[in-house]
Amino acid sequence: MSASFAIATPRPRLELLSRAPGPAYAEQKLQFAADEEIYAEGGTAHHLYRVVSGLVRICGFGAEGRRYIDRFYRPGEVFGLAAGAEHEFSAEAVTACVVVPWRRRVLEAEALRDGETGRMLLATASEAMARAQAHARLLARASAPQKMAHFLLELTPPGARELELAMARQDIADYLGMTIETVSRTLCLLEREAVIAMPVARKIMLVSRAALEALAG
Amino acid sequence: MSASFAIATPRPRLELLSRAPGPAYAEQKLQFAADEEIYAEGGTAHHLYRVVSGLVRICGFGAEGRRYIDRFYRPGEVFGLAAGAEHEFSAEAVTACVVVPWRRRVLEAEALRDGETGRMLLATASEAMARAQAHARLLARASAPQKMAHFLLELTPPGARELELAMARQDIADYLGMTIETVSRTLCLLEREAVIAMPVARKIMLVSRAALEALAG
DNA sequence: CGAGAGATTGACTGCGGTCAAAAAGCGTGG
DNA sequence: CCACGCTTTTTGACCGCAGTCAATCTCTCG
Repeated sequence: MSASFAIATPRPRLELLSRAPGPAYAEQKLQFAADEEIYAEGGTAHHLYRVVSGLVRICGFGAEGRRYIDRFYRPGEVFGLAAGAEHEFSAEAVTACVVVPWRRRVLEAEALRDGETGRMLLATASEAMARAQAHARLLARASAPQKMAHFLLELTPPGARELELAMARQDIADYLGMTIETVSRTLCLLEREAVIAMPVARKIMLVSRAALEALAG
Repeated sequence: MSASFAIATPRPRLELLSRAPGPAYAEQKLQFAADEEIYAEGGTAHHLYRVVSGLVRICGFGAEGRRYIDRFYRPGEVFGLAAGAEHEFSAEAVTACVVVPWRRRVLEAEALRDGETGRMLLATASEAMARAQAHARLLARASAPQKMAHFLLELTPPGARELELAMARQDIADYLGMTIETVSRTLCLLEREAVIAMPVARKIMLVSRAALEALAG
């Protein structure tokens, strides 16, 4: 949508990366503007990525234009792992962000020799599996308020009392399998019940974490 | 999609299990009767299992008695992988079944030395991740007929025209995030529209696979 | 300060859930 | 083999949550 950003932001140059041999692969950083695509659904899964800064969404697009967001990745997390040769989902920058790519083939070759690399890959895959399972369970069984409570708790570090939402209502809706209207209504409901407060749309204060946790079950 | 990970299946090294301390698990087969528990939600994840025969369901139980089924495992598939120390879900026999257990610690220790074992574990985890993601996407966005179409196609090998359902309506409902009533209604709807035929409740004939695929999207 | 995207609110609809009852299997024992 | 009883599945009537369509409001940014 924002074509204006494309001028200001240097295009990510993956081809540089593929020529980078040896350990140098890990030092390359790629920048993306908000809403820019990192990789596409159906594209060959050449790389894994670690988020350095910003927020990334993993998403797929349905026939009738409906979008589904599988997960958000925050700084420090690793995304891009695929079961087959191709990505089942796209990756996009939610906000401007910086990521470090690794070549999949290099990692996998390394894993065959070095147990620690394999261990890291397995841990990444297992965590992604567990997350996806928990997400599916939520989508299958939870009501709108329950989904929202889960979502807010997922984003709030333990102890924190407030929360900046980096993503739009539409992102939240597509992540929770609802519509923007229901997202909005549910947030307002939680505010009316004094579970949260919203000084502005993108800022959430957890008035009662206990109530949220009770809701989430 | 299920058969694509041949890496996980061919001759997983049983001999390393005979070197395991304690009871020799190598050739050990475990039998379970229908509805028997294989392992429990919250229990320590000591083993992985390969299904030899029968059908296994991975499921969790909600506060209000609602059950959620994450996935079914059929002969040849490997289940029981956990991200943390404990299982997030229970495993139960849907029908009478036979499984072969491996010790997790032995496998993981082996993976540190032997790249092939690590590769197998990674393939298993990646496939489970992709499946869970696809499941979540379905639950988030699909209507009841779409879910049912997906489910039937998932269970039907390419080319097959008929299908024995090993699981009850309740299992299908808990897998697709619906109720038994809606499962029943949806199947009857598909039958009325001549997409499938049901001579008896547990036997499905795919009258028009094309129509099913169109529905599934 | 104005324009446009993003968010909220309202009215209405419809899909799937709930409650209830009937029908169809299915195994067991007389 | 049939009768019986229990479980599973189907069917029906009704309801409510979340989706849809549409209008309004509120930020943000230029």
